[in-house]
Amino acid sequence: MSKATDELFKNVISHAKEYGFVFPSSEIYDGLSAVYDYGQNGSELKNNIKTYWWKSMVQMHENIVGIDAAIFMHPTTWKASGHVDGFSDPMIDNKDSKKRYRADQLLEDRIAKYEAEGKTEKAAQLQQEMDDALKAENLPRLKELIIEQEIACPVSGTRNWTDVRQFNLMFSTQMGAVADDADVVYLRPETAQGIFVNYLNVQKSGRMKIPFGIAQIGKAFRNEVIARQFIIRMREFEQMEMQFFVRPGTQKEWFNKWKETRLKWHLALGTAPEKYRYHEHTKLAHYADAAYDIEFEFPFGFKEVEGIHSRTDFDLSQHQKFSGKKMQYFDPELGEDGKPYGNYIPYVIETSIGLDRMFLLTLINAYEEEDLSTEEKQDSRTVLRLHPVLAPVKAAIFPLTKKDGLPEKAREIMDKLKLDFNIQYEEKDAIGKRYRRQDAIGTPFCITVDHQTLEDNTVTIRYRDTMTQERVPADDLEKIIGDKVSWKNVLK
RNA sequence: GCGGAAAUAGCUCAGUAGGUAGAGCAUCAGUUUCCCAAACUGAAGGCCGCGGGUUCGAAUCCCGUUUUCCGCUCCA
Repeated sequence: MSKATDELFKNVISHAKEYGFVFPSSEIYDGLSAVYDYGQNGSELKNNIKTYWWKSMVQMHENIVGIDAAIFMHPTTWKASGHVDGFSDPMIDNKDSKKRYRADQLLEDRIAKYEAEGKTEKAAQLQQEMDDALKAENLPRLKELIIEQEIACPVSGTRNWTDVRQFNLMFSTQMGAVADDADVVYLRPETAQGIFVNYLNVQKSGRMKIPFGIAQIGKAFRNEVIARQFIIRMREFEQMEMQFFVRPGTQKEWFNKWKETRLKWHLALGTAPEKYRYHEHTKLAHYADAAYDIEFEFPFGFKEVEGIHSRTDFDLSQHQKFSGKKMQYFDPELGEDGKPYGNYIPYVIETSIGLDRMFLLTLINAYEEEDLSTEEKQDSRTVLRLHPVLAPVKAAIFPLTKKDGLPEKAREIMDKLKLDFNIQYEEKDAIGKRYRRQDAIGTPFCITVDHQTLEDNTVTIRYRDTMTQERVPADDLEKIIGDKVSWKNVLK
C-alpha cells in the first residue's frame, strides 16, 4: 500500500465516522474488536444498496423469490453443511518460531512418516490415539501426543509448544433458559443454509419450476482468527445471497450467465470497469465445481466483494441425507430423447455478495478530496460522488437567510418533497458551508429559497458534482429529483 | 495469537530537568452576510485509554491491561 492510498483509506475511515456512516461498536466501552455499527447516514446508504440488490434480483426476475430465514437453525444443519467438522480446528503455536499449526496435521505428518518408513503398526496406533482424542475433543491429550512423539517445529526446530486450543469458526449460544449441552445452537456462519433448508417449502408453496432462484439478505457470524481492515472482515456481517436451482448438466451455462449478470449489476452504478476484475478459484471448496470472485480494487489491493460459485448438488444431497426428506425435483419437461427429465436433485449456482464490503467499496469509490484553489484563495472540498439512487439524503433545502419568511417558504417546499424523498433542512451557517456539508454526505441536490422565491415561486437547484446551479420553478422539483433518483436508472 | 508503534476536548494536535491541562477547527447563543468552507463577540466542552506502583506531588517515570494501526500468522 503506497503512502498516498494508505492516507486515503485512513481519511475515508475517519470521514465515515465523522459524518455518521460507520462507528466502532460500543465505543464508549473501548470498542469491541472487529464489530462496527452503522450510523444515521450509513444505515440509509446500506439500505439503499440492499434495495438495489433486492429489486434487481427479485423484482427483475420472475423466477426468483426472496425469503428471510432465521439466524438460529437446527444444529444438524451445520453437520450437514460440513461446518461443524470442517471448521473447528485444534490449533497449536510454537513459542519460538511464533508459527501456528493445526495439531492434527502435525500428527498426520508423523503418521505419514511412520508409514513411509514401513512402521505401519506405529502409524496405525498413533492414528487410533489421535482419532480418539479428536472424537472426545480432548485437547490436552492432543498436546500429550505431540510431546510424546517429540514433534518439533519445522521452522524453529524446537518443541516449545503452547497448549492446544480449539479454533471455532461458528459462534455458539444456548437455546433454552437452562444451560445444557443439548441446547447449543449456532449463529449461522452463512445465510445460504437458510435457503437450502427452505428449498422444498418455497418450491412447493410458490409452485416454482426449475430453473428458479431464492434470494436472501441477512446477517452471518464468523469467529475470524484475525479480523482487521475496517469493515472488510467483521465478526458480524451481512450477506446478500441468491441460490439458483438448475437442471444437472446445465450448471456451466448458468454459472457463466450469473457471473456476467452480477458484474453488470456492479457496473450499472457507474463505477469504472478497470476497478473490477474476476478472480478464478483454482483450489475449490469441497462443495464446488467452479468458483469465481468479483474483486474490487481497494486502496490496499484487489479484494473479493462477491463470489459466484457452482455448488453442485452437494448441499441439497447432504440435507436429504441428514434429514431423510426427499430433495428431489420432478422435471416434467421433455428432453431430446422425448422423455421427461424426471427426478433429480437440482444443481445450485450461488451468487453471494458481502453487503459490508459493497458498502465500503461504494464509500471509497465515491470519496474525493477536491482542490478548488484559485490564485486568490486556497480552497478544497470533500465530496461523496455517490450515485443518486444510493445517496442517503436525496436533497437538502436551505433558506438563503433565516428571516423575511424564507424559512417558512423553505419548509413549505420541503413538506411536499419529503413525501417522496429523504430531505434535510438546514438554516444554520453561511450558504457555502451548508453546500459543503451536504457534499460530504453525498447529497446530490441542494435547493435554496431566496427572496425571488417569494415573488415567483422559483428556487435555485445546485448540483453536487458540478457545483453549478439553475433557477427552476419549485413545482418542478419533484420531477427533477425523481428522475435522477429513480431506480430505473440502474435497473434498466 | 506473536512482535513493533500509538492512545491528551467531537476532530487535528501542542504540552520532559515530574509542580493541579492548551491551540485551531467543530459545537452552542448572539452579530454580520442575497449563493460556495475557515468574519466578529461570548459560552460550553478534558476520570490526559483503564488499573496499579514510585513520589510531598504523575498527562510526564515504572509495571500490567484494553483498544487501534503496521508487520507476521490464519482464512470458505
